[in-house]
Amino acid sequence: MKSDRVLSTAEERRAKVLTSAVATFAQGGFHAVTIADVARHAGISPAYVLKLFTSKTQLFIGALEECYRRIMAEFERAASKASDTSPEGELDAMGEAYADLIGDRDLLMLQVHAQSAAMVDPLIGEAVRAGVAEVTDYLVSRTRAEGWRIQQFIAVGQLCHLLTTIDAFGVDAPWAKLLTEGIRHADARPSGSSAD
Amino acid sequence: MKSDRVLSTAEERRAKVLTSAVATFAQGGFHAVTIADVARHAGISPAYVLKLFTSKTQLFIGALEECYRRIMAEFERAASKASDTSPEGELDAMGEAYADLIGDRDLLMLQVHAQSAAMVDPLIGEAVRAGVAEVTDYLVSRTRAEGWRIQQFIAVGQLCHLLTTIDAFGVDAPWAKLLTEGIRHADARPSGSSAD
DNA sequence: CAGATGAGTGAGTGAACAGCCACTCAATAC
DNA sequence: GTATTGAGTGGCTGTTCACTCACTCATCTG
Repeated sequence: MKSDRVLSTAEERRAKVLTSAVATFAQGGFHAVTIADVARHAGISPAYVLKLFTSKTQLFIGALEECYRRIMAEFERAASKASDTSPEGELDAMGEAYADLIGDRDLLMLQVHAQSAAMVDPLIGEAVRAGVAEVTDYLVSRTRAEGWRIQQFIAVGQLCHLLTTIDAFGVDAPWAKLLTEGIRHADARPSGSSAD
Repeated sequence: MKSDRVLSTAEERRAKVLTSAVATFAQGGFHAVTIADVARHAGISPAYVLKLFTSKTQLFIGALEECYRRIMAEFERAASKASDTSPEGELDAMGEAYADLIGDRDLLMLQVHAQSAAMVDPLIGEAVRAGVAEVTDYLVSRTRAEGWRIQQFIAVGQLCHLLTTIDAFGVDAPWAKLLTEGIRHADARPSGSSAD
């Protein structure tokens, strides 16, 4: 249908590579993943990935921005669908949405890796800061919840990252029960992630 | 004074290398730091570092364990010095102690890097899980605080990690003010860290 | 069709790194 | 003094990776 072209436009390729970069960097983080890994996932040559994104760092930052874009979109969707439109109600809806969103773990893992990389590369640090700022500003303006409530929302999100990282939800021990108590999370979906 | 030996014992060397590993891995994380970096910091050859710790992963795990050891020691010290011996009082004291402890950032940064590496290497994952379990169990048995209170304590700690990572304490913007509100932190000390 | 533009690549380069091994020499034991 | 143990290293190896460049071929324009 779409067309019988054999070559994609550069914009289509960029989008596809970004999707691949999110999935691939999520698995291994900035340093452990090679440009060749991302290229393989996207089905093109490493050389062309580098032509589209000038450097590995820029590629990673692109993936990170895509990650925040998806989170914001999901928040927006959840908030506009929330039955209870009080600040509490909308925050709850967003919490649920986030729990679902990170079910496939890619967005969560990418954020954790990014936090680590942010301390090594200032450009990545800047990108993480911008993402956190954007999300926080959005939560404030959309929910009108009090500051401490939003702070707590983010803090619980970070706790959720840690607990998922160490697979605490799957551990049957007092410490794990205590830390996961009341923290919603979606089980990792089988695996076959996003479009291919 | 100590001795006019020219060679150290292996145990002394292990301890010294561990200290170097904490400081060095904290700066760059698992993948960006080389065995040669740690060896240089410790003043010995890379080959000998590897003889003491069989692999880079084991060295990193050793550093991580040292990190949790220091945190626990500081918690213990703070709790036993707390004037208010209620659960709240002891938790507060430990919060203060933690804020001081991560003033030089090494322990915080190492934990963030470890969280990232934990998702790539199962052995490191196991070490992080053990550390979190140990700290949580200690907090429970020492403070006798309620579960949700300890959960919150850890969550705020994780938030603190994020905020330090992106240097939110040094940003003058509404989102940064909101997220850092009430979060104690010590400014990074000049630099000259631990014993040398 | 001719020429121009832009998608996409193969083959390479130079640097870096983990792990290994044969070796040296200090410290101790006898 | 001689033998043994154990601290500590230099140098190598095979591999991997980010990035470059000259090139091919598809697509579009006129």
